[in-house]
Amino acid sequence: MKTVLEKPNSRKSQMEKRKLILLDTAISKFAEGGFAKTTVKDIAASAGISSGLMYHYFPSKEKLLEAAIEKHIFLPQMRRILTDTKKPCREVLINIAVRFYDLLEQEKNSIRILLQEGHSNTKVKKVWDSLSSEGSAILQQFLSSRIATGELKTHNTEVTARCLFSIIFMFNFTKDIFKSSSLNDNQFIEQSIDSILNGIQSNK
Amino acid sequence: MKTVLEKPNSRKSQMEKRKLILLDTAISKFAEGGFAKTTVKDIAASAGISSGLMYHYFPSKEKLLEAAIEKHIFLPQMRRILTDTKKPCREVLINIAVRFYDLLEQEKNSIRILLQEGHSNTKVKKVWDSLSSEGSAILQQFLSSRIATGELKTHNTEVTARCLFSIIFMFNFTKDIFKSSSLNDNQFIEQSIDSILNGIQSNK
Amino acid sequence: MKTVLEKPNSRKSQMEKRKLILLDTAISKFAEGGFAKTTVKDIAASAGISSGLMYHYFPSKEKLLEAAIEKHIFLPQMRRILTDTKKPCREVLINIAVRFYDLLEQEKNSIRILLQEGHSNTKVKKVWDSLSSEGSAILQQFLSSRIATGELKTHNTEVTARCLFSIIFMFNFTKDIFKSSSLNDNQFIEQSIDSILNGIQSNK
Amino acid sequence: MKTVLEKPNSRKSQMEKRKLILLDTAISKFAEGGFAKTTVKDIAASAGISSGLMYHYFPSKEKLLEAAIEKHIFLPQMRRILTDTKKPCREVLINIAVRFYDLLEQEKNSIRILLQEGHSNTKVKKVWDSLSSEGSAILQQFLSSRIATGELKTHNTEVTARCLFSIIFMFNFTKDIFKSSSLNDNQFIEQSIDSILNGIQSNK
DNA sequence: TATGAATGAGCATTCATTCAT
DNA sequence: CATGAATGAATGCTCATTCAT
Repeated sequence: MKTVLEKPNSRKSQMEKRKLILLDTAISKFAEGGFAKTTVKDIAASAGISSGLMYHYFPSKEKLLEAAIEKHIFLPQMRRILTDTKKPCREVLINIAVRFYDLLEQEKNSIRILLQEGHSNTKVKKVWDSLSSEGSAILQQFLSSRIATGELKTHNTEVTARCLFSIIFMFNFTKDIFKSSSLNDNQFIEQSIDSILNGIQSNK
Repeated sequence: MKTVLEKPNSRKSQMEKRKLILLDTAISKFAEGGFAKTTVKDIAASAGISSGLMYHYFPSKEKLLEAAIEKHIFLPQMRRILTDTKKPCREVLINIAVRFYDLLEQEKNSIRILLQEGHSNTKVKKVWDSLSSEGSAILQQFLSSRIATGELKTHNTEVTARCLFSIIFMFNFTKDIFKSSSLNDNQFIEQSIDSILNGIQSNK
Repeated sequence: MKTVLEKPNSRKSQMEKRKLILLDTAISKFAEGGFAKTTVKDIAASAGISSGLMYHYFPSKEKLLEAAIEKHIFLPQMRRILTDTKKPCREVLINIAVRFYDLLEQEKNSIRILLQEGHSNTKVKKVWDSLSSEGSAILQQFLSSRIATGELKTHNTEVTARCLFSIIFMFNFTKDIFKSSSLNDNQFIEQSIDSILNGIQSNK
Repeated sequence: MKTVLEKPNSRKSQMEKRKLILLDTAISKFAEGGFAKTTVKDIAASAGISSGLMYHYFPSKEKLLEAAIEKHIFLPQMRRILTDTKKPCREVLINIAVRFYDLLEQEKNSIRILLQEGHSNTKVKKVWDSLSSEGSAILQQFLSSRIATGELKTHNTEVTARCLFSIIFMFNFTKDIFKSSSLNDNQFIEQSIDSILNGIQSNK
């Protein structure tokens, strides 16, 4: 009975499983060597399948890239980042920043592809655009709410949002360049937020 | 006679000229289509020479990329950005930011290559690293000097420097994504600097 | 009960039915795109079955071609063409010609395959050979009988038979090339027969 | 001196030579195994060059086929066939037929390709069409001239021309099928012509 | 120097065939 | 029987690199 009931599933489920593996493998392989230099054979081998099988799941190497990027689009996670709005502004911003940083860290490969292939591939570019816009939008929304509560000065939230997004994004992206820093990651994030919040100019 | 005497010179100068043309062509072609997708033939044709001749100047396509990136390394320009230290801090910072932004704009192609090939090519990565570090270092140096004059609070200049660098860099990099902004480029830069200088938190 | 009893029958009949469908589909698909360019998947899909199932009926794509050609061999029909031997020679010849022409028209796909694959596939070649020979033989036989009756001059019937066969075959094969002709198909056939019967030379 | 003068030629001439070899090799290989089954590698190897070099001369396998067919188009030769119009009709027709037959024999490979690929490739079809039309036209023209002189009866020359063309063409095409014939090639041709000229019907 | 013909390894993709389900 | 997932050899084509001229 069990087998009979499960049989129809097992093939499909293996296909689904393999598709996911393929998507993940593709992300990491493309990130590793770039889209053009990565061969279908290499991806397939790393995914544990034959090269021909890839074409059962995706019509081309390019579509595989697009599917992979779309699977690893982390918009939902990004939207989820902004939740507890009751805490003080600084705390919330740091929390957002840290979680955004972690997300970037986790999706490092996707980020790399976004940056590398965004100019050649329209769909990839769209994903990158939507991530940037959305990231900035989430922050703007939060900043506006805190202007309303009087916690923040009236200011151009778009500017601040993009600044914050840029700082966290670039911090993540360049952190192996600046490894000699005296601060750890969280300290850096906190101090960056404080810069934006308090400024660096003395009250002369 | 004349020709005999001039040949070595004219040859040399032609060689140098061609090398430079090749380097510039390479930068723009690589930026356009990515390193792997760009063919030697295409670069050579755009540079007005035969594909074989490239190999007289550079031992391989990869070395051409490296030479091209090294030629377009804009460290000297970046160093020149920080000159007039007599003006008020805000003015200087804005001036630095605007000039840095212009430099990025001008070297758009190099930037793109830096980002795209930085992970595959060691030399390219080094250039990217040195640019980031130096960019941040220049700013740090300036910030320190203004802490010394009392114009700025005592704070971690490394953090601020990286923040400023990130903001300008990302602003340049993502500006076609956020075209609907109500501010023009210079206004955005100014307000970003002001955020960092004055903060956004209200003095409750 | 019913189903149990009928299954063996219905299966067999379904098998036979499918085999026939497969054969017909194969003929038209192969004729359309050539043997090499036509895929098993395409044939199977057009026949309404899975690609794997083809291999239950035929051991390979090549054998399918051979079987298809053998099924569509129209020798029996060709033999049936020559029946009413009582009518006058001209009438009979025209009748033969028209019916042969119709047969060629009807088996257009087979003809095309015969011509296209006859050189690569031994069995296909054999079919083509047997059709030509038989076609010619049927005509020879008829011509001889009419020489015996005195209706025709004594002459080399092999030559005439092949001429007649060639004329009708090529007429059918090239008829879309010569569409601008002032004659319709039947008129052309009649006049061709008359050429052979009466000649074109004047009785100077 | 000689070498200096010839050097510029030698490269070009080798290219031209190779192009021609390629074209001839292609014709015979495509005729042998059909277009789809013949590999570029095979053609190149038979032509004594590397597979990649083919793409210096022709942009694709398909274009090679077309170029090959166009090179082997024998329209000029066909036109040259009809020259001596002073001799008696029968003599001229036999001469035309024999020479046409020889031409077909010589261009056997082209014919085969014309027949095999005429349905898949537009350019090939055009060549086939033009050959048939022209072949028939040449004959029509001659027949008309001999009707004018009174040597031939007034009749539809289009029909006769196509009949003659068909007979010779098919005779050449099917001659290995009918090898057991009691007649040799020339005898067959002569008797075919006589059938058309004199008819086979007895003057009852 | 300068050219571009020539090479051949390498790649994306296809497809006949097999076989687990 | 029937399916279609899976395989992998084979193919057209590209392109960095070499080298004769």
